[in-house]
Amino acid sequence: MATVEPPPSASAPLDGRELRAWRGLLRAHASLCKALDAELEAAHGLPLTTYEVLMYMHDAPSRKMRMCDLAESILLSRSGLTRLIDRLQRDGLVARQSCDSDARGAYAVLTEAGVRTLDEARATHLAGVRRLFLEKLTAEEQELLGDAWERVLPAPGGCAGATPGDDCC
Amino acid sequence: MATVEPPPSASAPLDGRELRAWRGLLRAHASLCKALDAELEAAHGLPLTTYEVLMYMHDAPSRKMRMCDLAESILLSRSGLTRLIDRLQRDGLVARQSCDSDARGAYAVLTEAGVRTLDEARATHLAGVRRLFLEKLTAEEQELLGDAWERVLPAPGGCAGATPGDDCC
DNA sequence: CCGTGGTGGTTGCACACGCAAGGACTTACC
DNA sequence: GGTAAGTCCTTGCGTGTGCAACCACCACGG
Repeated sequence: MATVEPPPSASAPLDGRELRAWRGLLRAHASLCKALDAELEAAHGLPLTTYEVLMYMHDAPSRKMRMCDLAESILLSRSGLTRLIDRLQRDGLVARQSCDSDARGAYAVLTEAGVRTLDEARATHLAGVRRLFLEKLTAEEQELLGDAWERVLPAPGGCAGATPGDDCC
Repeated sequence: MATVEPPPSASAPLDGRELRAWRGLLRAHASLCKALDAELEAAHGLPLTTYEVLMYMHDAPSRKMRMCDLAESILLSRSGLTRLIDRLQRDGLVARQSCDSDARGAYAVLTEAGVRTLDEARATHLAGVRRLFLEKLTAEEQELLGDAWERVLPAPGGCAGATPGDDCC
């Protein structure tokens, strides 16, 4: 006999609906990241994390960002970001720039090569995100997902009680 | 000098709705995994990956699974699983068992200590998943999410029922 | 002026992971 | 039966990451 539905017994405290929502999130995220990372790596030799960094820098004024803000944006530890920027600097995609208003601080600034690399990679990445994720969803579903994430996320920056004035750090 | 502004063409940047859906997924996943992993580690000294392995084994017949199936279930490479099972075996939570029907294969089987540890950890983990994720969503949203994941995921397990034109495997 | 506490970034270390290669075994095909 | 190809698991190596310790610096108070 074919068990069409596993009985929600003691061994499965999460019912089918909850399980599909939760485990699906895990699997979808893993699957998407793996595929997008592979695509980006194959086409431009760029890991996904690197792309994220370059993109945030690109969207920032003067194409530069403070190390701590960058780390927070891409959800990486400070040390992790230090190493990542090390690699990108070695590859000539970013440069370090000291901060005149705070001598402790440092900026990571996108170089011309970094801008060019990002422009190329962006097409690949956006196409991948659309093809593998967004196109599978209706506009309403995307909207609903966005709402859901905002409820799930504690505070999009770690700053507790962040005001609508967004950037609080 | 080239125009630095990329015109919104074929590789148009994601609009607000798409961005919220996509970036929200990344951030929500990271946030949830981080929090749940920390909870589990603090309460039972168990990383999230370990919990997943134990749970899949627990739900399997005879509390044991083939290494390759286990690796596939938790989205880990075979080598990664070998190391993970090494650690779990060292800690006494699982044991290795040779497979009589295929001498190449090996089972990972949950020990009594593993079952007990899992039972304790399960409460923590399920509470965390509900508190941080499921409770933020309505039943309809959970249902919709489950549907969405199934569309996003390429082929959860096998390629049976693939429609013509679908890239099968 | 000099401490004291807090912050920003880097470094030492350990760890988890993937890839590629290897060994043991099975299956398919001559 | 015997060889070739494929599968399953493990091992060597390189890499990316976080934590904790560290130094340099800011801000504030004696």
